[in-house]
Amino acid sequence: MAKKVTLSDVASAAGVSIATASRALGSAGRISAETRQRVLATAERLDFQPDALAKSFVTGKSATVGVLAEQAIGLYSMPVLIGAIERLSEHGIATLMYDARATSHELLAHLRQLRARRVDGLLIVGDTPDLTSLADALDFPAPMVFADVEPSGRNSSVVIAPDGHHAGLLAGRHLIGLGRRRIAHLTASAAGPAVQRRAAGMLEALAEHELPLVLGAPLHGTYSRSWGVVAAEQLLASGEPFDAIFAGDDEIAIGAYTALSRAGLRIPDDVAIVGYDNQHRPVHHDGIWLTSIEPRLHTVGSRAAEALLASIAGEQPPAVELVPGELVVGRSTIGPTLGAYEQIAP
Amino acid sequence: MAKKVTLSDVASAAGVSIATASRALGSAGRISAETRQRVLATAERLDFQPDALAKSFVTGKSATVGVLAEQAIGLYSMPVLIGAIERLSEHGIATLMYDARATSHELLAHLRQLRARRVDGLLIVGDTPDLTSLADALDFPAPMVFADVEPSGRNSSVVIAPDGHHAGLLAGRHLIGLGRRRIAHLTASAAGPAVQRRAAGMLEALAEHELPLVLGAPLHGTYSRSWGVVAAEQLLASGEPFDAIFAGDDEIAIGAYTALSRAGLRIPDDVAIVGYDNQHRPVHHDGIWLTSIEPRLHTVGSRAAEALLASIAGEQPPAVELVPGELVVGRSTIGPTLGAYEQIAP
DNA sequence: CTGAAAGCGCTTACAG
DNA sequence: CTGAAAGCGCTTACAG
Repeated sequence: MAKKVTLSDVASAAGVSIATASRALGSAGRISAETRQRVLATAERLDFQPDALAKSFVTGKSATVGVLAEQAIGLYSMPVLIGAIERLSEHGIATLMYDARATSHELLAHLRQLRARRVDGLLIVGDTPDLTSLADALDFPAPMVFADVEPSGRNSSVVIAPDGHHAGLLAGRHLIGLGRRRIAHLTASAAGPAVQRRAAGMLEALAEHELPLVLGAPLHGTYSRSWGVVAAEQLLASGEPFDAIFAGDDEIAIGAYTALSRAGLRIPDDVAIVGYDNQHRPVHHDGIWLTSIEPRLHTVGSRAAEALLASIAGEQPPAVELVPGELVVGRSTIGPTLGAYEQIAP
Repeated sequence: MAKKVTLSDVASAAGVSIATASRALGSAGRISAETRQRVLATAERLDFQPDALAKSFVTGKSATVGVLAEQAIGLYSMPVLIGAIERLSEHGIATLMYDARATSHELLAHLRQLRARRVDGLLIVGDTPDLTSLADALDFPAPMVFADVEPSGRNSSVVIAPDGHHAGLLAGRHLIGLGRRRIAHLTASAAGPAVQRRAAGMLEALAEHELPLVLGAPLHGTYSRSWGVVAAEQLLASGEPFDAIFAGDDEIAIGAYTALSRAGLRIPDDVAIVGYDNQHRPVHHDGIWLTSIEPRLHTVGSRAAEALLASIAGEQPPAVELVPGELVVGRSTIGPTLGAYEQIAP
């Protein structure tokens, strides 16, 4: 392999000092147009590639952003990551990624690595408490942005997250607009800020029409199909009449659908269902099956990248940015009826 | 923020030379156990973090691997990436990622960046011809591994890919084992090596029982639901009897299902269907809907990472490694019947 | 505008 | 086993 061509090669070939060559190639410093031109041409001719490592070393800036993604590096974090990487790439910033599906100990090691590599910023994706608290503890020497985390208040860093309140509002207004008046909310643990925000949004929509939530409060469980089944059964057993369900995610929605179908109810004729996540997007060979809220995680990622870039540039982005989702209307709220004679393919 | 503690701080605090301190912390060079101990303790006490940038600069090794993932950075590449990143992280190697959803020009820029950052190796995920040819053209100065690319022969680099031939064999044997004798193959363009390999595998399975492929050859189209519909209609129109379909991917399978159902055929009673991809895994609330081949892309990723690590270590990994997939059996081949009275949720 | 020089923090022959 | 010194490739005050 050919010997690497270095800045000093370019300088001597162009007949200038290495300092001048550096100035010609860089942006800083006064330099005559003629000299710059000559150096540039020489660099081109020699196919000079500045050594990024040396440059980073001397400037202390690595043009690199670190990313820690929680173990859900799979389904939920991925769109966020992709959105962020795309945006960062556009700005010539590389993304240094570690798997954060890790013990606290490994996590700490990764954070130290990231610090040692002098990343210009840190993007933390996902809601792992370990991640947030560790990062705090380490007082990371570069701007940090948290993505896909519901703001908890205790955190002073910049947070970009889906707007749960808006999602609840969208779901509520959609159902009410369709004439539904008795809406129940089956969701995950009340401990989650995202859960609370969506519930609050729904309550606001109901309040706009002076409607109560069926049962007076959400039913809290887990994000799972089985909880959806159980919750719907509890709802049926309560004897309370209802004509719509807002589910905390699509899994819960599908579980609820199953339980209601078994009980002989028709969807959406008897009960309309709205999910959250839009995980099951392309599921029906003949139209969208489940009405859901698309959280636009890709946008969450790109907005997070922008916030991080701004922080790195010394600006002060807003502490919290909530990305509104989008209602995706499917047959579970507007029909035709699901189940029965319908042939539904995944 | 506290001034950064450097190796020379540690050295003077421990009362040794900076060279000795370096040896104590590193692995190379003779050093007395007692001195090493003292330096180590001092480093610990001062919370010394070696500057990774400086270290990389002087050694020329960055402990970083570059990743270029094609625009399908979404669905198909992602499991591969995750598998690779996990494995690399275990070895303390960070992953430098660029979005390769890019013009040839941008791609080239990314490759130059990666080279300038002196990555220790390069992992290329996806089947973009641009990627492979560009990487060749650049004669990248570090080991390269291609993942999720069907080996084309012309490429001398290391390739890790799903074993398409094995997939065809699995599908064929499964269907034949269920008593099916008249199998058709609806798939994508014959130009794709992956397509060819799966077809060859199916033909081998058929040959084991001296069975012909229905129509004598696969029907070639695109990876899409709509092609699945069209292809199945062509198959029906041909008048050839058939009792099973092997689809080039799950989308084609779903399209075929739709067309056959419309024609009044029952699945799997009249026609069994096997897909490929296992993209629709969790689709049925009551069992797996579609029999498919899981390509185990996560394993493709981790094996690719291992091959890259081996190359970096100077070993010579095998030029091609094919990862066998797994048959996932669902109701589209073993029943009970899909469609009709069944309630199928996404 | 240009050049000589110092320095970024570490590693590694080379002498002692 | 340990230390003084050179050097990795670049940037940036500091003088001219």
